[in-house]
Amino acid sequence: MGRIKIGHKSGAATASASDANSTIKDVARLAGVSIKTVSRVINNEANVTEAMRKKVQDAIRRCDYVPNRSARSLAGRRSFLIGLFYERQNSSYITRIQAGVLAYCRQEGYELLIHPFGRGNESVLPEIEKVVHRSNLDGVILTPYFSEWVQLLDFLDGIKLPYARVTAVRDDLRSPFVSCDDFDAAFRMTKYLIALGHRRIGFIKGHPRHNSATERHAGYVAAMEAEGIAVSPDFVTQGDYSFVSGEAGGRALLDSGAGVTAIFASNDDMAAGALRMAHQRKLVIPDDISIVGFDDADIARKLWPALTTVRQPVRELAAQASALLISSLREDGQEQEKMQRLLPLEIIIRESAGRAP
Amino acid sequence: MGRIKIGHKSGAATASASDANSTIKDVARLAGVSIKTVSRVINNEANVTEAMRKKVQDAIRRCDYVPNRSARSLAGRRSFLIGLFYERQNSSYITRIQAGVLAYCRQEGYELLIHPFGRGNESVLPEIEKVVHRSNLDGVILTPYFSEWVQLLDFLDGIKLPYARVTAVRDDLRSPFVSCDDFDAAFRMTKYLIALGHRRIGFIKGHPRHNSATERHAGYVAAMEAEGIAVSPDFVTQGDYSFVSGEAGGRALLDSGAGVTAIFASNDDMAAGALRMAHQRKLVIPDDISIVGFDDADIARKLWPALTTVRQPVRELAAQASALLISSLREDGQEQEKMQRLLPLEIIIRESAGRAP
DNA sequence: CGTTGAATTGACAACGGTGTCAATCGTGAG
DNA sequence: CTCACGATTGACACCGTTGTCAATTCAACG
Repeated sequence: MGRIKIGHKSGAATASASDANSTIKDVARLAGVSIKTVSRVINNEANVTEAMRKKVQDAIRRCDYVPNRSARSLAGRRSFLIGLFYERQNSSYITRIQAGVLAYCRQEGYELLIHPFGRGNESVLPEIEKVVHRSNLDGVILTPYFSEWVQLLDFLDGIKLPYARVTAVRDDLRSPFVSCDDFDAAFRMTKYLIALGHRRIGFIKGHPRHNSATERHAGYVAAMEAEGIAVSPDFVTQGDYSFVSGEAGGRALLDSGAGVTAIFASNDDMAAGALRMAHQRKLVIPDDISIVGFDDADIARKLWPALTTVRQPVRELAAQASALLISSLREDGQEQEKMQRLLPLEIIIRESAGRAP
Repeated sequence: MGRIKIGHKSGAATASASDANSTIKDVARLAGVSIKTVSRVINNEANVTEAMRKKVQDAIRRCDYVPNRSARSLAGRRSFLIGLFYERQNSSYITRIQAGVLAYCRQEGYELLIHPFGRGNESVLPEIEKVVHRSNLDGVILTPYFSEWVQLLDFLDGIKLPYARVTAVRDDLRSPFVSCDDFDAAFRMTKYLIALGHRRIGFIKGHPRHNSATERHAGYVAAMEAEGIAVSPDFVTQGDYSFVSGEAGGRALLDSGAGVTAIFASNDDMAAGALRMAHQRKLVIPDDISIVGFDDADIARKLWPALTTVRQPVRELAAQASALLISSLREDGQEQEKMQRLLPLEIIIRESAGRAP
């Protein structure tokens, strides 16, 4: 098992060593050099003449040679494995993150090990320690909430395991991260609602542990204040990014008597929950009430009415985080380039927000 | 990188070899045996006295020893890597599949490499070949459509790469698979609609390449016929399991003049699309029209009204497929137990289906 | 043309396990 | 009590690569 032969058409009729699962020795023999030289070429090391490099690369191609990861990892200090740690949750988000990471990693010769962890539960730290101990990862990619969990970051720093983060924070420079300006997007979204004539705008906060929750809320508050609208305590409820918390938040807002004409949920799942509550109360959206979300998850387009929301470039975020991680793996302590990136957020106008009644 | 030390509290105050990243040699020394014996214990081989086994296991525990996967894989013939091949699509389904596979694999000492492939595109076969060639997998798990793609199965059989499938087919015994009786569930769901008084029941078919599409459709037809209801061609439209195809199917059914009072979509995404179309036409669901789906995807609960659907035990399906795969990896050609499993499907009654108007 | 030092290349020992096969142990038969 | 034989254990080569360090080559210089 695991030993694979793949059919292969060799153009030339000459006897060729190219069959399957060739090793570095085959390549060396074919190129007439030592295996160490082949190794140098594979690893793109300096001090190899251009002629030699070409000759070896040619042999590699002719053999259809792929270095054995186990052997490399055993002999070298690298495992070529990177881990993706995330909370078991929103599948749309995670699928996109995975896609972004995979696209970049595979192309760079790294394999990805996904590691979903139970939600919330502070007991996941020892679990993570165990995983890290067992898996021999070269580095990891962290998504919220893990990317903002100081204890975890400390742990990773402690064992000197490189990591890159996807996060909503902008001020922590301890390690590479990719981010979006959630504050600004929430600010703009709120302005948009205000421009539609809404004054009494409800807000459902995200999970308090997530930086994004804080940022988005702050953006909402800032926009309200910028327009001189007082944010009544009745306007904001605490959610946790889950659908059911969106239902609860929506119910609270709808029944509070605050008379909100719009609800800004901190993510699409909660917006879906609020939407459901509005429907249950026979409200017409957006005529009676506007509801907007954040993330542009898959569900946003599938709801009725389709959600006006903020598009997060999730896949790109993950790809960039992978890029940062892998480049920091390569530089290995050299002077590293900027290790933060900021990606733009875009407001997507669909059907769920309209003029205030 | 990748070299990790984990803090560890040793109970006894005696000098102990237990620190971090111990190797088989450390264990052997501590237990006072040869490394080969330790290897035997790790691999659960026969011909080791119980006393010896206990002694070694104790040493392993005291060292906090974890075998190095690269070394094992280099020396042995196994890589301890299994691949999961799937079409890039429905994230809810995939996330659950991953969870099921991970839960089983990790516990059995295997790591999972996920491999999403572009949808449809027949050119993925060479892509898959490349992946298999590079990744040195011990086995793979296939989900639809891959699990039903004869060319791919032939390829895997050809290179003798073990695989297990999650599929809706029941008659192909070429290799291990886990399945559900989609026909029966569709039959029951249709009966349920009929029992609610519906006669003119529309049906949106799934992607023709998927066996599940055929099975579900056949179940629908059988139930209609069993009740003596003619299936007018106007009742059924072709979809492809995507949301937009559900919209199109819903539109066709709603506007055809066939006067359907219920729509049975072959999956939840398409049901969501049909639901959206119904909303757009200001129909009240389920008063004016009933809409049901299949799968019990995440979205089913989040829609308004929540979808009556068929629950697929996706996670369990994947876990069982992993179990079959790993056990076939172990037996390595021995007399293997039954290599097929059938899991039950359950109708989940929510809000989107009601009595015929 | 010999010398020097840097650039290039190669020989060989790891890396941490498993496979093979020989050595040792224990037990019942003779 | 000795011997044969199966069960148990160990010694050692080897898996395919990288790291180390020595050998060789090359170019420029005196």
